[in-house]
Amino acid sequence: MPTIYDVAKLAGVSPKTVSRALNADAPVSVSTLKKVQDAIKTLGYVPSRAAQSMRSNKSGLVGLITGAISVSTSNSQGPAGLPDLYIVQGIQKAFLDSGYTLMIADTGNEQTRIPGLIDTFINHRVEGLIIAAEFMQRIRVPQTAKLPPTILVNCFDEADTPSVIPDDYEGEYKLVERLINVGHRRIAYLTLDQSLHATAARTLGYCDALEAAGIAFDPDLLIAGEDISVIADENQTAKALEALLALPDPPTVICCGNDKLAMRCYGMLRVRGVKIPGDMSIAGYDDYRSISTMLFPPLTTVELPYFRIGETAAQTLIKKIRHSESDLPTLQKVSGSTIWRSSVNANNKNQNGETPC
Amino acid sequence: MPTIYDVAKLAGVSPKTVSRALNADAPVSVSTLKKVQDAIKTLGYVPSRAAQSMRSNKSGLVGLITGAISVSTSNSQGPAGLPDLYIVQGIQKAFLDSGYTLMIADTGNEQTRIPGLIDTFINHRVEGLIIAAEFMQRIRVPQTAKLPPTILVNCFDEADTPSVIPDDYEGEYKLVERLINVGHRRIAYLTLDQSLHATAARTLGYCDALEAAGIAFDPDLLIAGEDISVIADENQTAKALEALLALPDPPTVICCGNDKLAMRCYGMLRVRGVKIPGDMSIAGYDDYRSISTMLFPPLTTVELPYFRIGETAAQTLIKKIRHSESDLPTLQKVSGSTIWRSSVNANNKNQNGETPC
DNA sequence: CGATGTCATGACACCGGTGTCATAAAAATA
DNA sequence: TATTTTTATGACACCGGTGTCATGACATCG
Repeated sequence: MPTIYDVAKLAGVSPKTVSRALNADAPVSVSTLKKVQDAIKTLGYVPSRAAQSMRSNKSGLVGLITGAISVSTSNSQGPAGLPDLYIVQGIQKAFLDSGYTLMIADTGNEQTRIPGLIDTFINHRVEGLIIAAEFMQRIRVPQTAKLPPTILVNCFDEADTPSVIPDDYEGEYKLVERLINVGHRRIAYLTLDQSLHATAARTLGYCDALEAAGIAFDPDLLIAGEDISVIADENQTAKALEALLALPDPPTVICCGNDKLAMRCYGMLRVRGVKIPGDMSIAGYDDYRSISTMLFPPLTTVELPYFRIGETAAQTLIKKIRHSESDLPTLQKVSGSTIWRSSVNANNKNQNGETPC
Repeated sequence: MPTIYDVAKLAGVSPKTVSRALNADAPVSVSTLKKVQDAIKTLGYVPSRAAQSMRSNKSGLVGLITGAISVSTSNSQGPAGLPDLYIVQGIQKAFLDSGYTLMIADTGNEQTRIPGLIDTFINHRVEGLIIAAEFMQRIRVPQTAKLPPTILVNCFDEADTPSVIPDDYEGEYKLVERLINVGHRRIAYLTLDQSLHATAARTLGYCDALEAAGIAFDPDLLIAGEDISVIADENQTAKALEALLALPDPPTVICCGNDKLAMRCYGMLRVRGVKIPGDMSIAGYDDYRSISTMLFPPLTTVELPYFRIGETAAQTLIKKIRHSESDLPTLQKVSGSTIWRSSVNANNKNQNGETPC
């Protein structure tokens, strides 16, 4: 591999002049410039990042730790779709013309590997670090060595490391607001597991949207999921649906904790002869497209803006690296749009203002 | 960031001794070793890869160029599943404990970005390069500068760059062989587009398997796809099916160019009242799980062994880097298993040896 | 015309490790 | 005990860039 000395010798100038010609950080005469450029072309010279990195103490690297690439292996039972990958895509997009090179390290779904991966990154002197989780959760960033500027994606920690997460509160709020706008008054909510952070935020959004519209909260319509795996307990879902349908004043729409749960409701309602959206409207959460667009009727849901979350995180990190002001926002929330499809009946509008019963 | 000199000073030894303690490439007394280890721990010292890289001329990096991460964006119409990602997973697995760090660069589905990405990799002095394509195709590796050892995955070029591809011939051969074993004699093949490299190989496998079993090739049973996008031309598929069903001696099984095509056949046959596998057996190719396992009945198909392809390529490349013998196999074919599910009727067996008609 | 300033370039040290060689101390051998 | 061998360690240069400073050739100005 040719070095800057080889180029200098061939061009008949000093190495430093070649450096100047490359970086344009000092005037170089046109004739010299040409000689240098020719020599570079002839030799196929590419500067060594390692050498630059040593002198400047800047590696030009940013590290990303994720499980998105390997997640599908462990997950191959459920419908594929890998929305986590959108985070990686968003991050990549933000880094495309940033001048930084993104190093992706996959955890292979083993959290224990994270410290080792961080060490490798520090070894390579990454200038920034992104840690992306598969789902909204609290994590613990190892405090081993001094970390470079770090940002968490789709997760957060106790140490107030800057992080970017979806705005679950606003997502559910806007969805319910819109359901109300098209005439729904009896709005049920079938939540995910209570231990999930997203559940609390979304439930609050649901309640606040009701309150803002002056609709009294009815505890019968809020059914809290108990098991962390939505798949695990079909009976729970069945029981919840039975309870809702048996109410003297049943809901006109059921909001589900996520699209998977909505998909199950489709099946269970169909078995019971309940038509969607004729007899019952359904809404989901996540816009997990291989579900939401494939179901019939297509599912009204709330987008989980993973791409923009990744993009936002990366942009924030780049800003932080460039101007190392330490005043990064601790928590950035990115809100996803309501994706309106035909699983929600909008014909309740004529009764506007009055509860159907 | 502390350096080896800081460690040396704190431990009261020379930098070189610290180096020896770290690399264990020369004897170090126990007492010194302990002092050094303590100092390293105190300072949180991590050696700089850049410096090591400069001295040794080894970066410890391997570059991967792929479109698998961004492919889902462009592809979000069809059912997700992203089998290309399995290639990346296989590669990652092979590199896990190799001592090399994998740098992943995504093309964002723009082939024009490849030369730039390669430059970045050379800039970082990657010791090896993997180029993975989204589907089996011929590509052209840019011959700009001198490339490090390179291996192509799921593609090949004219310059005989070593490559690893799926064994399409064997895959289809084994499938047809097994169909014959369970009693099928009238075996139709609905191919993908003729311009796809895989099509030719699979068609040959189909023909050879028939011949090996002494079954005469019937041109009426081989229907060649014409359009590169299987999705694009539904009419073509419909016409093909009609033609097959109208034959005086119709097939007992239809092999489809891939699982997507098989999925469409399911729908079209259902509309026509043809039961699978009762009236007609169906086989696919790819084992695109979000189709093959979700269809009813689940689809018999041929696995596209992307994971093992990635793994094989990575292992081959590592071997090549370690012992730089230049005698790498130009073309390695990895064969995928037949995945036997219930879309194929196996009850024709009793007529064994005799064509049903 | 001499003094000052600008421009283009080169010499040299330095970034942080490690290979090479030298050397003092300890151990093994004669 | 003298000599050789082994062991543990340090001095120093080098990898390939670039920041700093110096220098020579011109151009500008009073």
